[in-house]
Amino acid sequence: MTTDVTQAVALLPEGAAGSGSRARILEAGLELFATRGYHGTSIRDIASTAGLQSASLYGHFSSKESILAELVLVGHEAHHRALTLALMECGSDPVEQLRALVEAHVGAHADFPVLAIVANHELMHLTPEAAAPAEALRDQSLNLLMTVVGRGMASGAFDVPEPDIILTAISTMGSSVSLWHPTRPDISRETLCRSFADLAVRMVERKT
Amino acid sequence: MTTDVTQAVALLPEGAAGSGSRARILEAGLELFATRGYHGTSIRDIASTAGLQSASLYGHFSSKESILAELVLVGHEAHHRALTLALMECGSDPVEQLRALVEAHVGAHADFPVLAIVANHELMHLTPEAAAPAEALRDQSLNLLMTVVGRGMASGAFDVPEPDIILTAISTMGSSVSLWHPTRPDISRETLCRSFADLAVRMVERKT
DNA sequence: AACATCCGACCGATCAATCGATCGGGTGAT
DNA sequence: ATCACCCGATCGATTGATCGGTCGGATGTT
Repeated sequence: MTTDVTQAVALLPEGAAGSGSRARILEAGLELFATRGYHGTSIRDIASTAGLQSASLYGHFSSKESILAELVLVGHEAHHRALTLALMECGSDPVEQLRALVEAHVGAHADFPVLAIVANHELMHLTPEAAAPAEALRDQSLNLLMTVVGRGMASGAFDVPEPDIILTAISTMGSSVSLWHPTRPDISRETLCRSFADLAVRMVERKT
Repeated sequence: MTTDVTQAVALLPEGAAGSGSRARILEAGLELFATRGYHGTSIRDIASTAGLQSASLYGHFSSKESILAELVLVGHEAHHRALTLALMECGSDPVEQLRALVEAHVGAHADFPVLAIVANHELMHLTPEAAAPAEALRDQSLNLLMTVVGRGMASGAFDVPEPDIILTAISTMGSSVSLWHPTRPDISRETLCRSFADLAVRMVERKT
């Protein structure tokens, strides 16, 4: 009888954790913050999950908050990288760009759902200074979507009476994937991304 | 110079809090749970906000968890009541029913945004037994939406390749209103509800 | 090859502070 | 006098964080 050492799904993007104990601390904090919340998780919980004593955490992180801050930042970085990459790989048509953005947005939440949960839900428990870098990335990502919608409106391809409502609708319905998709292994990543992209296009396209 | 005793917006639905100290405890817990989270809020925080000592809370509630449990239940009850009432006041056309459901869904999150935040985000910190009543109501509400979508598909008015994705998309983009709308006082409740209802219809209606 | 030195990683013990909850007693209105 | 309501004091447990000390493996000198 052997124990399965291989990880079912990678919790963190490749190369984001570091090596050894530091990576195990981040992964432990990630799972615990996602399930119990930041204030519901003690540093002893994180330490024991990572196979350490609580005192040893402070050789890798300066505080409990810095663990959360790094996770939140890593999550936002991976998300923003996926969006910009998707925009670069597609053409200049606003409809095509919207599909690319939504598919990347949904894909990021499907690939790293636990990280997305922490990045979205536990960000509020950081001090403003610690949250600032992630919030800046979030604003940039939203700006990408806003620009694409604006270009579609200018070209006449989109019909959007309330642009800000469209932005929140698209971004939040994509974020729901991190909570919902893990419960539905029967729906493939491709179907998921394509379906949400279809919905986004339906919401903005001008009816003929 | 006088202090404004009138409350800008009612935090809780009428008659849901009770009277006197009990109502103030619920309102204090509501605001604190929404901003700091359940585990980030102490009994003493709630007590001082409500103008009491921590020991006095236990004359009205048996535990800290029971305060959250009541808030979560009240929120889900108000939400479910709004949905069923909206369905009763409209006709039998699936499109009309979908509009009614979405407008009621969004309206509930716009009328009591703080309560919605607690009901949606802090539910996970309740024990399964304490969360069960609210979860049952949530399932019933989702069932209403699912039934309407199913009727629209059966009549041919809707074209929905992935019904479960539509359900999560509609419900979660409505829930985002509780976080987003309070920051936009320039958008009226009517515009908000109508805009989201438009989006929902656009997502499901069969293109001609 | 043998020895001394150093250093990063980790641990057990412990700190002051705060946690949720309980108790007996006080207060005021009826 | 009764009764609901509230308070100060306090309980044991747990919190985030710090301390000195231990260990094993590199490094460098001879």
